Amino acid sequence: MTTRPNRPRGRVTGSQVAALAKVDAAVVSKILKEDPTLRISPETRKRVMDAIEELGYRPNYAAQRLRSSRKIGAVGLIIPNFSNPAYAEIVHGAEVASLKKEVALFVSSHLEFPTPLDLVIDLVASGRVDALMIAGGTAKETAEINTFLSERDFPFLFLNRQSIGTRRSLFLDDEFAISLIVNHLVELGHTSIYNLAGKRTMETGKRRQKAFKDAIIEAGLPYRADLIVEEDYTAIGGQRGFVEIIKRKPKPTALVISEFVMAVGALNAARKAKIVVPDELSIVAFNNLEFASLLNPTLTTVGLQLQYLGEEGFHLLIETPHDQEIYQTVSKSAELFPRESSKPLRK
Amino acid sequence: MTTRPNRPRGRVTGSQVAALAKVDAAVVSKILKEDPTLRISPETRKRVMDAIEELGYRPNYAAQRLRSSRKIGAVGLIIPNFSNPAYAEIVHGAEVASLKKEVALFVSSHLEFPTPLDLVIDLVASGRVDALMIAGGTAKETAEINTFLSERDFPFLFLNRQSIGTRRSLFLDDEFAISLIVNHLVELGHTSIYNLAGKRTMETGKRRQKAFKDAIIEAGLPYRADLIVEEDYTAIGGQRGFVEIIKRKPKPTALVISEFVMAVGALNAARKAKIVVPDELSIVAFNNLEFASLLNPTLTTVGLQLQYLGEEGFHLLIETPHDQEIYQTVSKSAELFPRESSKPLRK
DNA sequence: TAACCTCAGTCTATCGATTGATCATCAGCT
DNA sequence: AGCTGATGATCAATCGATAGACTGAGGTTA
Repeated sequence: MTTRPNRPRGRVTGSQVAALAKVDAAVVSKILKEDPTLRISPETRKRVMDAIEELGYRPNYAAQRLRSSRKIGAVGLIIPNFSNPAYAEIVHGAEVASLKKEVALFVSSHLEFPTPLDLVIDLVASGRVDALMIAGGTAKETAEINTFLSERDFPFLFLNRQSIGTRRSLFLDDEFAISLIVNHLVELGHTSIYNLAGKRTMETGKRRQKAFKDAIIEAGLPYRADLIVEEDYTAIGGQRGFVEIIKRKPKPTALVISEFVMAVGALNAARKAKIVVPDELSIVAFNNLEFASLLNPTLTTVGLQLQYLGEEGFHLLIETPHDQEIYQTVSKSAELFPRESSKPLRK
Repeated sequence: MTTRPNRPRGRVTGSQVAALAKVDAAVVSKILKEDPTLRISPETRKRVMDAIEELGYRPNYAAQRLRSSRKIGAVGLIIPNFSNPAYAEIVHGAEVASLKKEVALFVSSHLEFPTPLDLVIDLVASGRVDALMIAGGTAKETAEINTFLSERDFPFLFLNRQSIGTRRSLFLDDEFAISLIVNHLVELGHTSIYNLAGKRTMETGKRRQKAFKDAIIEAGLPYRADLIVEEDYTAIGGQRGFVEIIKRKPKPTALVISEFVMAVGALNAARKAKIVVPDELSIVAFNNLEFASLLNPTLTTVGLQLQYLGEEGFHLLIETPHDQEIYQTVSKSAELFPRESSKPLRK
């Protein structure tokens, strides 16, 4: 339980605190800001602190931001939607960081906007946030946002976007993740490995497709373009892609699925098609979310540090000068979580 | 694509617009606010509108809120976490409403706070939001928040909370939802129906338990307290509860599960226990989320209007005077979605 | 004793938008 | 001509916090 303040009528302002402590309002502000230029006696400081406590005073957020807009007081986090559990992880990481840094976090999905850029414009122009993290969106949308924000020197950071001409991005090691998956399947004896991938219009779609190709070649397997079927990062996309991919020859014995929700859709489609996973087909998917171990069969996944992406991204965004480059990989690495959906190829 | 503003250097202020249009800054504000007391010539109005357009002006959010704090400019939505897909639905509904009303929505989880009340205090005292919607939390936590907010006349609305002494709540018809489930199972011939429920410390846990009891009695079946096992609203809770409930005598042939994620956990536990759903046991769960139709087996659910709860709640909160009671059910009703997990009892 | 320094705060302007009050002009009326 | 009223704006104060300049009292030094 928190200290019950002395039931202040309306809002409590700094002046009210100042009046109670018999000092100037500026003193209150400077004490809270730990202003090094402030010279003050211990007794006065205590009077002020007591008054703050008694009235339950917190600086008004709007006034604070209006006055000192040079510092970052609020960070916006843009995601495509709230229903994909992968974004929930990122949001959680960002929340953790925002509390540590005492900087407000404003999470918003662009689901209801014509394009993500419209949301960006809204947030930036209204001054609601002074820095932005952007997750998801197509490569084209992302590039537009990059141009818009770069042009006006607005601090921003893309989460898991590369090669869209931006110098501000924190990304995951998708390449390593894919190689973990492919190696796992190769070790299980699979040679007919297909990839149910995201579309090339998505930056991650493209990147993971390339990583898949590289990993296949690296493993000494023959690569053909038709090893890849690309679809939306949705359950429906996963279902459609699955139906398509099992028609391919030679028959796939293992599937790399580049996104989690897609994998859930694919598992469902497998059941409808009466294909037994993993007996007839092994499946390994991206993102080790809680659901992975609850599905039937449980899903082998590669765990990326999504929460850490949100958390580290937040820190980087606030601490790096806005004209400085940020283009790096999350410091924590991917890891494979073998479960029922993948098993040795039976000869 | 949105109109590309004329690359304004820093922030664009109302005075800059006013200067360009050769009017007073007050005019700009009044035009945008559609102030009825403003008398203005069509030409001037056009000059101002053009200037706004050209500079890409949006009123500064902080300044706006600082000045006119009597109106609601930002609504906070508090949820326990972002990872439960049920909350994603609520958030989405609230987002839709917030855009319609042009009122900012500030979504925050209390996951990183000692108690939900601490988050409430933070948001309220800092003036970051001028109204609050609160979803989730235990009955005790909710009651504390109710007291805190009521004491200081702060506008708020609980989502799906009853009987905690609050006069401000919008809720779902959980009773009807439970009766739909029980009737469905009874029609399928089940008589040994158990309830894997939420804990009584949760207001919904208690309410749905009572609704289950009423529905059982209504159906003419004998009610006993041990028909109910209560657990956390989590996958782990679902797993634990399932293990417990299948030990009960007489053997359950059907299970009502009071929360979605719990049901996912229960399905998983059923598989581990080698109990075939629905052949040996029918399962029906709360909340018709997208995942329900993707699980194996697909899950029969009762769909509550979660998105609508968020949307209608938002409207009610902004439009109802803060001293007026709001205590009503969402206007849209629940609906049953029969899927594989429930089937007729084989005699 | 005058000049100077330190301490402990105070004073004041400012961030940008809003709002109620005020003002200048001109037409119409008597 | 003098007054009224409408029209089309402008003015000035304000919201709350903050940053930097400034001040008054008391002590120290040359």
